[in-house]
Amino acid sequence: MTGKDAAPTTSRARWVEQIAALDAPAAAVRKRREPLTVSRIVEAALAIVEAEGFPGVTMRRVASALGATPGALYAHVRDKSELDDLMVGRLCARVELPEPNAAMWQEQILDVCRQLRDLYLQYPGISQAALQAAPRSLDTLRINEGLLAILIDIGVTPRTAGWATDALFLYIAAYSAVSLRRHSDGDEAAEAADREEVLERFLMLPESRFPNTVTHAAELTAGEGHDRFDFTVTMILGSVDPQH
Amino acid sequence: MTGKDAAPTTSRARWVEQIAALDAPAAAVRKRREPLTVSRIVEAALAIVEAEGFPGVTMRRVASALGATPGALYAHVRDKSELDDLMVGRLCARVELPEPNAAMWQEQILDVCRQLRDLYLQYPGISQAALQAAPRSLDTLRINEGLLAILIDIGVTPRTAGWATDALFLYIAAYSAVSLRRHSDGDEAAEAADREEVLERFLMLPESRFPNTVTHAAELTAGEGHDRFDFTVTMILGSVDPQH
DNA sequence: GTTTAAGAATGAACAGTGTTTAATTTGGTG
DNA sequence: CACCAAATTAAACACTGTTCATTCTTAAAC
Repeated sequence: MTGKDAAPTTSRARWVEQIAALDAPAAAVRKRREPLTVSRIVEAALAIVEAEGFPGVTMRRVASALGATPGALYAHVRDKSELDDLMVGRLCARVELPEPNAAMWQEQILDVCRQLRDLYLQYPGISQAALQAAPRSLDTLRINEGLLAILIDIGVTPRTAGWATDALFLYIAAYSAVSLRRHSDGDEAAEAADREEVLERFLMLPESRFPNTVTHAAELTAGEGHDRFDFTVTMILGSVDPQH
Repeated sequence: MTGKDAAPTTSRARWVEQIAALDAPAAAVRKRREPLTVSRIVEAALAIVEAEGFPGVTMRRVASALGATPGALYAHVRDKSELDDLMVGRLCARVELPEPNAAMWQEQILDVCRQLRDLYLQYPGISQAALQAAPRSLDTLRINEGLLAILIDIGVTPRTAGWATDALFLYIAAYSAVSLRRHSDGDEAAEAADREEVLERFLMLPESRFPNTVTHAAELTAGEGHDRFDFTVTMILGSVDPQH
């Protein structure tokens, strides 16, 4: 890191800094000049989450990614927790909401849930922030409104619709939180190996205490990819269907 | 703190220590003499969670509660994360599992879920550790086995049963994670005030963008206590029922 | 009873974290 | 150009988890 030197007081020091900046063409010079804004901070933080996971996003890390100082961030963001909320909000803003179509309401909701899940998994660990974030930011409320529109459109009572969307949000966040350790990225081989590992551990259990876990170990560890996810979401939707 | 003195080397020093210990009857003497064991560490940590919440449980805090040094804990516990896992395990060990009774299987499962939820809420923030904990410790597996027994007993296919228990676990943890900020303890007035606050915020939304959220604000924010919780759990159970 | 060996606890440090504050630099305006 | 207000810095503070050489304790062996 060349930016660690003290600020130049003489023109000679600035000269040295300019020479050192030749190695980092756009990083130091450009970014140093562009003003530090909340939008850039959130983007930098999200980039770190995507690359190194949520625990890797620290104020110092974000600041250095912007060629700035940790303290400078506090002029645009009150807290680390506020930064977390902003990140979750920006992510939720990316979710595309459909125009309610009663004929394919289940597919529509499942699609929205999958979008959110994929975003959470693309930014590993961010779902943890989503759980701790303010109950309802404007961006999460936007998704909630979109889901409500679909459900109310097919005749679900408002209260049931609200509770259902609540359950969906919670499940998606929790699923993404525990699912990030199983297969860090779309590595299918690692996922299979992990499932094998769990299966072996299940079979090692004493059958006296864990009869069902042992005898049904194969079925319990079955389910590739996001089958489990689709199952649960579909299950929730099925029990909300006013047709039945 | 009297227990901060160095250990006595002469009998006279011990004499002085005993006199000083008269003021702190059981705290200094007993705890200093009793060997530091993993069980006592976990208990002390859980006591802190109950009193100050999960973020308050730090290695130094746990050590000082035991009259010991932070480093001493690492002779019995590998990590902070291992301590977290142990805490969750000890909590899960408290859940009482029923003998499967097909006639009242829904009540039985709902009861187990409520036990877990109440434990998570009694120890605020611990559900966060439950989500990050190892996918399946022996104690959580025990609960899983108990739920599986009930479901398989009534004829649910093993795979469906496994996925359902998975969904239940995730939902319970997520529900407890976000529910701790609403009403820190059983304060009913605070809960009502909080719901009022959310309702007002909903009504402030622009109706053009949030039509359903605004028009149904009352129903959406309705639901006292754990009605929402019971609704979701019952919903999951209903869609798993082999009768339908 | 003394000595010794093993284990546990200590104290101090290290590398991090979020956050604050006085001092400095900066950019836009009169 | 001078000035002022806002943004940025550098440096600290109070924490966090974790390690390690040293000290102490305890219990067994001689």
